[in-house]
Amino acid sequence: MPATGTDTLPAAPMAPRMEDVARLAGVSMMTVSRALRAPGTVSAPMLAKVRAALRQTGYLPNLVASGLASSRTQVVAAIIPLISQPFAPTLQGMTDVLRASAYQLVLGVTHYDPRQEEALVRAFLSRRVDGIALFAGGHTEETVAMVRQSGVPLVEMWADPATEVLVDSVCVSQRLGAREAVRHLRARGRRRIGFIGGATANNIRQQARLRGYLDGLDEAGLPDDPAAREVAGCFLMEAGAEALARLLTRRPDLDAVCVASDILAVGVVFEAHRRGLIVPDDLAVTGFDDAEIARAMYPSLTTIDMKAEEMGRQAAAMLLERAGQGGRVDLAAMPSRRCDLGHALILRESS
Amino acid sequence: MPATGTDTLPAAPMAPRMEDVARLAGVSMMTVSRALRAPGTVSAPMLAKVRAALRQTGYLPNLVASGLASSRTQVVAAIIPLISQPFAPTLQGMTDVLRASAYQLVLGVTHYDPRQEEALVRAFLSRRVDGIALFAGGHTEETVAMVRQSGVPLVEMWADPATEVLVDSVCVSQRLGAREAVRHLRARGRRRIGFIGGATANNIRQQARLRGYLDGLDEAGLPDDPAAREVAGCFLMEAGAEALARLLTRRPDLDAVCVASDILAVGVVFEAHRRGLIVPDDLAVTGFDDAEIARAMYPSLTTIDMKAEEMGRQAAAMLLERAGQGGRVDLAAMPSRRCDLGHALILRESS
DNA sequence: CCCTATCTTGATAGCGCTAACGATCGACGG
DNA sequence: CCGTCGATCGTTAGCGCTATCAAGATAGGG
Repeated sequence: MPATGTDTLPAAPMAPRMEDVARLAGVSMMTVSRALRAPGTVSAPMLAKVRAALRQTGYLPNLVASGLASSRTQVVAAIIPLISQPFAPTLQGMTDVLRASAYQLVLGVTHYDPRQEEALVRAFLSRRVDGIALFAGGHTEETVAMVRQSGVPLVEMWADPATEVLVDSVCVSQRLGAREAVRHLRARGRRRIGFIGGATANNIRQQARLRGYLDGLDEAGLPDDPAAREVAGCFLMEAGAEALARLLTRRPDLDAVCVASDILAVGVVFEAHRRGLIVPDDLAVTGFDDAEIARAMYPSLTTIDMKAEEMGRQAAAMLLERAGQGGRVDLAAMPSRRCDLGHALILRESS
Repeated sequence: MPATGTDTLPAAPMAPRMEDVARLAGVSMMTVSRALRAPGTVSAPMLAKVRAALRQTGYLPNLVASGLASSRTQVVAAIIPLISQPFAPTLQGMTDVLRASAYQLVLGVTHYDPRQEEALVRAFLSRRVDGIALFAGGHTEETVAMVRQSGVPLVEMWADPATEVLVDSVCVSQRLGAREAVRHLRARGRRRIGFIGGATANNIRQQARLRGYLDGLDEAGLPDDPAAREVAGCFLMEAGAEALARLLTRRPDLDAVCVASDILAVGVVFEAHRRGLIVPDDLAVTGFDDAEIARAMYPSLTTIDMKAEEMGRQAAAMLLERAGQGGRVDLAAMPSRRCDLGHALILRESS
């Protein structure tokens, strides 16, 4: 705007409020409020007047005030370990579902640290979010207590069906999936099957996958050789490569590796190439999660599909259902719900 | 709690309010408020009393009410095209900076659709976020108008330094980066250099990278051959693979491809392998963004580092600075700020 | 010793909206 | 023709916090 001098207040062009819309339309504020939130309860002529005034003023409802008055914020929180594969698709699934319901997503990242998770839960409860989706397992006592106390709708994701959860959960068969990977490798004639996974502390997914691997060995009558198992330092491809290097130093005669994450498995395949090993001829590799790269890489990666995006969709849907029923939930009273997405072995070139 | 019957209201265990804390501490609400938000302005004995009462009640401040009263929500919004490489690291950078300042991030995904961006901006303005970070370019007029009108602190990310922006921006040298990739390929003795990029509609990053490629050809005195350029349908590895397939059908004699995205470039390398071409001997490949996989894959990928995570950090920092100065910003009056992160060619095995 | 400057604390008045209930009006059955 | 009911709209009273300013306390200077 052309400077009019600063001798007088610049006549702050305050954003229009609902009252302004109401005055312009010649109706009460409540009618405007209803026209926005429940158009069905307003008569046609009134609605038309309000809509005209809305257009004319360019009114943007103040959802902060709305949230305070109605104690519903139309926001749900997602708390994830990392913004990366395979969690990004879960987030994508959540935003897709939430968008359709005019809900928004606030994001928190824990870096697999239960205390950061606790801090995030506290912050989100302070914001009075209408629901929280977090990853199963690895909660502090305080986290559990706060959630219980507050009664926010809660969904845990990425649990194994056998995992004990707080309330609602969306789970995938992590343990059965790993067992199936081993079965598959056995069926391909592999006998010396190693394992590479991430750290199991605070990570029940990795715990379940390791157990599934052991189940598979057991079932096949193969002994568990701890030296044929290796832990990757973090979920980066390079960590997978390094883990394979260490593993092969100890057990150079492995003919297959069951890897508990596609990201790690990709590193494993690259490292195998680097060493002149042919995948799958010299070394068969199976991954976990069915990340994008599993399908796209060459050789493409046999993996266990964890339905990451669908998990996000389901989690969001469950939260919306609870939130729609009008907010607070008594965790003791409500029957907890569990949505099991199963798993699927996806056969590709790496095995 | 043990069911006491439903004949009477279950005596809702209302979350404690600031008033409850104040009463317990024997002070006024304002003192509690100050103890929380500006401890320095409260005397030591008072502070101690309040802190004790806070612990005892397990009080969680209601940030919705706080936001309404103070018209600062302590939330900033990030609007991104997709939750994937190379944007995930940008998001990560933002959350890391925001966490330190007790701000939260709300997330919006546009799928490269300007109308979805508009809807998200509207929603976030309705929530009275303290700042919005979005991707440069591809805004509707209405989006620009709303942002201007509202005066929210705004940062555009992933711009090219030559791009016209709305207010503040964090940019990287997309065009120069692509030119440097071509220079590098020339220096390696390549003469038939193709190009693969994503759609340029609503995507100024891809536009700038294409221009940089053309700059590079021009500089080297090489003619631009439109048939040596190909557009990938989306940002998936497979789309990169398919694009290379189409490109080689028309120009089988290419000895290098400049690819405007690591995700696509990875697909290109895999497709080359699939066709028995050796990278880089038969075909040199350069990518863009320096995604994790560029470093980890075999052969590792020469690429242009776009400082994705640093970009998120800078964007968040700029927003916090504006927000800290007390909110609303007059876009006409404020001097716009630009943070140029440059770019860096990262030499690896693929070229 | 009084008056002003500085620091703390408290009382008051909203922030912009919605829940809850009351008022109004036309329709309809007895 | 009156009472009742449902549909629609308005009035009132907050939601839980903070901005603002006034009041009291303390300190310092003339």
